[in-house]
Amino acid sequence: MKIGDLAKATSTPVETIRYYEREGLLPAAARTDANYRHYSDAHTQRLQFVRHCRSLDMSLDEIRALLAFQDAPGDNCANVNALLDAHIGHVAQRIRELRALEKQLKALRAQCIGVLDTAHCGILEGLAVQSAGAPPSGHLHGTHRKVPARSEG
Amino acid sequence: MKIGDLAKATSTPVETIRYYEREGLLPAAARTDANYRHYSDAHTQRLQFVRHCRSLDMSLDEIRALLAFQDAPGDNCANVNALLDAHIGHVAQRIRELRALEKQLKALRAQCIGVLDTAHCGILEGLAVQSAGAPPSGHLHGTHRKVPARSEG
DNA sequence: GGAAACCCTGTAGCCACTTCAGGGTCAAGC
DNA sequence: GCTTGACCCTGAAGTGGCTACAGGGTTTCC
Repeated sequence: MKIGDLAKATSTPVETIRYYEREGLLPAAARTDANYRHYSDAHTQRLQFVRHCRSLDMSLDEIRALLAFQDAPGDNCANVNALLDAHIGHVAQRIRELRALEKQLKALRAQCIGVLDTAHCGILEGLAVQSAGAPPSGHLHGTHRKVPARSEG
Repeated sequence: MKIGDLAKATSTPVETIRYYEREGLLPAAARTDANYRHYSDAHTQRLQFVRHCRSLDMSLDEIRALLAFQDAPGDNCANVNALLDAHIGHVAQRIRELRALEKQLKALRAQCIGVLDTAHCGILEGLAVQSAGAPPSGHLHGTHRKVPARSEG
């Protein structure tokens, strides 16, 4: 199986497969005489695992950890549970943040009640004041994100 | 006002202020003889506007657009409404995605029912199969994200 | 045997910053 | 006057998870 075939089989861009190999998520493939990568079904299964994890928005680090658990079949799987629980926690946290955000945005949107020009637009006025309730603790990006260090409090 | 004072006044890291200047979100500051940036209250207000928008998870492009509306006070503010509506749409969409994700993750978590070792862990088994219902349309990152091009269907 | 489709490596770009290296400036204390 | 430390400057590189491109080599089909 060449890389293009694996790409089709797993609905993964070719570049992404090479990227996963560089990142150590897939073992280095065997090579043909022409230096083409050559894959087996084991690779396909591993890649499917990775892609499924990614579709669940896990970070590559989390996936690396799961793969390590998979490669140590005797181990207690409590670690797997813990990792998944933590990930579910991240997602739930993010949903809470986004719901609060949606509420704020809708309140802001309601400030513009059929006014006509930007000089008197309630939305722009609302944005000009300091955000009081907004948590300064890293403004909700991906499910995974380091909280950025803040220089001043 | 030096950059450190502005940083304190707006709870913004100094580096971020310089970054916003480079990105054109803040006008270039006046300079002292020693080449230090010197700020006025107008800068403080502009930066507060930007930070408030960022706390609402708007992209820098969206903020640039809002600033342009602000700088054209005679314009009809329908554009402001439209931008905000679009942003609310992004956030709502992301919440829907994350809720579906949370559901999937909880179902997966339920697969491990007190089993003992990773070789027979229902979670790892669940992750090994292809994700059927997972939307391949760019796996939910930030509120803003280009949908990545996919090579194969 | 020639063209299209595939493969390779390596590098740069995306976003909104953060961090670091390597310096210059300033205010206070001795 | 000289040192110490806090502040300021620029420019470049790093973050995550890819994507895209440049510039080549190989295979496959007609």
